[in-house]
Amino acid sequence: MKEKVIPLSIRTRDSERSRSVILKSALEEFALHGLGGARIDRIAERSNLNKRLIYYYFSDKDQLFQAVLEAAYQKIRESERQLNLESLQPSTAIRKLVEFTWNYYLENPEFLTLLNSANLHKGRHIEESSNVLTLNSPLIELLGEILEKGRVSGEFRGGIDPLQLYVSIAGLSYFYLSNNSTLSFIFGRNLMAPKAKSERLSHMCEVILGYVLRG
Amino acid sequence: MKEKVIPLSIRTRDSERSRSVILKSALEEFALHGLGGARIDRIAERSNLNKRLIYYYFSDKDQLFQAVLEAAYQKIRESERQLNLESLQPSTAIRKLVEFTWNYYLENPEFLTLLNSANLHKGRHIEESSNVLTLNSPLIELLGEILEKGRVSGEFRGGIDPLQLYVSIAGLSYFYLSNNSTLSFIFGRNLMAPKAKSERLSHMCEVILGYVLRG
Amino acid sequence: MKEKVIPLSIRTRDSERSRSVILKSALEEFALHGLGGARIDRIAERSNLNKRLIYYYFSDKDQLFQAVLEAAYQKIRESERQLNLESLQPSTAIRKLVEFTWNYYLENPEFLTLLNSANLHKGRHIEESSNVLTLNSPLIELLGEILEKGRVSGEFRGGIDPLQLYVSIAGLSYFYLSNNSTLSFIFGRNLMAPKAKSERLSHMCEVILGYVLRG
Amino acid sequence: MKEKVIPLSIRTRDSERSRSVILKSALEEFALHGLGGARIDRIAERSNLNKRLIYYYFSDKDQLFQAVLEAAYQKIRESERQLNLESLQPSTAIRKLVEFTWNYYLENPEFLTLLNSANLHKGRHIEESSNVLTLNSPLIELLGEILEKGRVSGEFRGGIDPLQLYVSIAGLSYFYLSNNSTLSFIFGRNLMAPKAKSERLSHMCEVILGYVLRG
DNA sequence: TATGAATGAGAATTCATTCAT
DNA sequence: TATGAATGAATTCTCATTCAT
Repeated sequence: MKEKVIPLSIRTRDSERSRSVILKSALEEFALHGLGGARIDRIAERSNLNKRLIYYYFSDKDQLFQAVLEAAYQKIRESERQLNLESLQPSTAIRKLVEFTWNYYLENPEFLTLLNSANLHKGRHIEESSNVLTLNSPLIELLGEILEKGRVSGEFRGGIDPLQLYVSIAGLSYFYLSNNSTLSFIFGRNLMAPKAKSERLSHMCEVILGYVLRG
Repeated sequence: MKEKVIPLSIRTRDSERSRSVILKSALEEFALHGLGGARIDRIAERSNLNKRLIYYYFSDKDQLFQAVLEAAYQKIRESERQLNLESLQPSTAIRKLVEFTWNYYLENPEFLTLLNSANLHKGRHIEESSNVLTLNSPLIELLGEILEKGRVSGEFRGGIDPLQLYVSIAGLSYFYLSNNSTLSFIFGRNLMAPKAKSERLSHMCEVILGYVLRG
Repeated sequence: MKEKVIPLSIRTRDSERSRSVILKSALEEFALHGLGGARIDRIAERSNLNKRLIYYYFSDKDQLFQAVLEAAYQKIRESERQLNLESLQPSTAIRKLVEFTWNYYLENPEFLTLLNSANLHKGRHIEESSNVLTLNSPLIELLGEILEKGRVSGEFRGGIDPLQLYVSIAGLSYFYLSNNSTLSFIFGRNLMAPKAKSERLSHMCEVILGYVLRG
Repeated sequence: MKEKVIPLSIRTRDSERSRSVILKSALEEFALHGLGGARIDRIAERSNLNKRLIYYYFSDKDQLFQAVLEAAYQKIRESERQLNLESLQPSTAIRKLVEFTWNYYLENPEFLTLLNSANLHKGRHIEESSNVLTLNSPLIELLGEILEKGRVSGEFRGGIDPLQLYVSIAGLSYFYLSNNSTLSFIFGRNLMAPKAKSERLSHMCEVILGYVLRG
């Protein structure tokens, strides 16, 4: 009797594929419903894979969420890396960072929801993550260098904490986008209309550059 | 013979008390676990009241959440009203608004979680709220007047959209506080340490005032 | 201090009114949903009276159902009494009884549902009824006399059990009307269309009269 | 080394078995208590299966009821098919149909309760059934042929609507059996006593045959 | 690696009924 | 007589998770 031998390379690839399909489906589900509202059943449906397989690969819901979170961080870090801010003029670099942040959140809204969920759970999932490296943003260091370069050239004011600046840049986009539903309703303006979005970006650039640039 | 006279006010208050006790317990529960993670059972326990009563007063979980949300908005609007920004000098008023926002979020962290939950559900609960009045922030209008006053006096630059400014002020505090768990972990700094907090407040004031003040 | 004195006659009348309003609302509810599906809450709403009052007057759901059932029987017995079959010619009397049964069921569909509910519960509610008198149909006796009169006159065949005939007359209408929903669907005909109804009535008269009349 | 080979047929049968055990238990429960009074918990107990499994296979109570209803129709249709009325003499065929109906209702009293429940809910469950084929009785057509054959041979009268006749045959048995509890009580006769039952059957045959046979 | 079947614990919601006045 | 508030026990349904193969 012939045995059907499946070469390791293929089997592995299939298994990796399943894993990543699950991860992708889970990302969608968590983004849509939060950790508490996400359903393993729906993740299975989304992925067209058996529910049991999710447990096979990720042990339980929390660990699945953790994996999703890690992947999301990995992705944004990768994107940040490709910015090549170090090669730009200080003010151009800052502006580019503001724009990048805005666009990244805009194009990856799941990231915002994921962050929210993670923080609702007091960061438990991140703390338990082994992949600390991918989490730790190298951007702070880089930002410090840019600020220093700008200060030396006389373009920027001094005494700016890169972490504070980073948090501010993120916060300006984050709040607007993450809470866009309620804000749009309360203010009676569609904050996601193209014009509204471009106004927001201009405003943020003005605020951040107005701050870093020497009066 | 002594008659046991129970004034109507007390009987009435009982029902109002139950309602408000439930509302308070629900606020805690929703803040702690989000809408999806909140448990009606726990809300009943928290309030020392019968689970059935929650349904008696609020029909279902979503409507309870909505009521909690409305109450939270009512509360922050009330606090805003008491700021009396209109009586202050423009730059003082702006600074005070930044400080107020920061402190309010700091002292009422439930508000942040609630906002997150509401937006996770695409603002559905707010949209269904009948109490739109308490939701609509009168602050935008007031902020517009302050900006205009500052512009006229030559203190402030012109062309600032009060809504954008408001969102930025909120965003600077919001992101820092709402995501403090993961940020603290990633950056390896306790962002809630007293010193960190006061640094953040200074930074935010610099950013906002640096922006509004005429170079 | 003046005491507001309400004369007994008025108060009593109110109480009777409440009782009968509840009974009517309960009839509707039981007819619509059966005993198991009926809701005390809905009966209270229907009657615009307090739920507590239902218990005040009727002790519990089962006894309320029993009261409703008794009232329904009382009503049909009263209608039967007004038929005055005894004064008619035998064959006319039989035809009139068939027509009456059909029309009564048609106009009082609750009666059918009530009967169903009562029998689903093995007649428990009737057996516990004290009002047996109003339940016991005097019609059987009367029917016996009519059949005898017809037999003597040579119009009717002999040996007809009035109970069997009564049950048959009722059954011919009952099955058609009580199960009209499913029958209409299965047979693809609207059994409640005017033409269908009049055809049914003709058919039933033919069947019953064809049976009682001497070939 | 012995290999434990479990044929697919058994594994498959397990699931089918569970499904059919649930269906059977549900039939009993619905027959005993109606749709509103039936309890999923009791169905689970009856079937010695997990309550969760009921939802796994049937989604919810209504769909379970629908499945039970379909099965009941399937069963009676199957029994009807085995009657082979077409091979009999017209009058014999009619008598056999009356007897069959009576006996089927007698031996499958759940069918009556089920019909009642279905109609209490306005036939909603049947209408949503996809299995229309099993619902539609082929008997009407057959009955039409029998009536025609009888008419041609001069045995039967003409102008009989097979649907009306079918409904009448069913109604004569149905009313007696479905409402036997209250009828027995009201008339003070045990309608389920052997003698009473045989008298009923004779009566029904007389009524129906008296009607179809040419005077 | 993959999957359909099965389950216990729990969660939202409902219901008849009683309390207190 | 009338009523709003309160409740315990169910009841339907859900969810993460495991079994068996």
